[in-house]
Amino acid sequence: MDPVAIFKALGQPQRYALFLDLLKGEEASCCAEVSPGEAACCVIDFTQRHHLAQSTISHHLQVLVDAELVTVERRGTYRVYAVNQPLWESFQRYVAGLSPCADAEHRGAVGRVSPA
Amino acid sequence: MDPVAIFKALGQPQRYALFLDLLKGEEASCCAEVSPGEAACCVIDFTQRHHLAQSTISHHLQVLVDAELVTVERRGTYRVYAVNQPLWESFQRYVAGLSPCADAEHRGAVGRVSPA
DNA sequence: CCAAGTCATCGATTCCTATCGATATAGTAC
DNA sequence: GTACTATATCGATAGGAATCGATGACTTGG
Repeated sequence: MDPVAIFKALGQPQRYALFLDLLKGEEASCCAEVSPGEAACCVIDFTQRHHLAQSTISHHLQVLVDAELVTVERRGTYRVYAVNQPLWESFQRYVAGLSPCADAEHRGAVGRVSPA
Repeated sequence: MDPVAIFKALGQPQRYALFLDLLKGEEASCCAEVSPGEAACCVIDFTQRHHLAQSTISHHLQVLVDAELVTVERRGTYRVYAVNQPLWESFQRYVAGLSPCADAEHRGAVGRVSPA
């Protein structure tokens, strides 16, 4: 996991919107290969929901895939994108662990108030 | 809090290194105005620890300040930079809350396995 | 094999950003 | 006020990135 690559991938409004779209999975995909409860989308879904050219969507998705935030899978003529849950959860834990004292979690508190 | 701005600010290796440097606060500042246990730095500290021009350091710090990740404070002729702990913790909670089901935390679990 | 649909890739353009050196600004000390 | 130090700002440059239209690659269905 490369935190900087993940931060960078999410640090672009359109791309972040794509990621949230994928993460929430609230809208159904146009792709019949995607089951209704599945938080997954194909490229066409994004081009319809976001005002971007298909090539731009493709590009942003590639960046998310390169950061390993998102996975791709072929299903017939579609490509189905979905959030890489394990990596995303790792990242969440990583961010949660970024505290002033690296090992704060072992000691249960911050410990960095004034020494007095 | 603007999550995208925060992601973007941290999505640059040098800037992320500055932020971690500041967050960890393991090295002492050259600035006498900064007390030893304080996780704070002045610009000179960064120029000595990272191989970047002073103007570049200044620029990166400004980006971090603009994202509200970092605070500045004048102390004599120095400017003392420190992590904006409240905002950082908000951000940590925000990331932790970014789950497939927006209200997953209310229900204590994911709930998005196969419906079967 | 051909047609249609989905998507990645290419090439071009425009804008953004990281970086530097040089300069300006603002405190402190004398 | 002058000199010094610390830092922001300016101007320039080079590289990166976002976006688009066009094209090519791949899959499925006739």
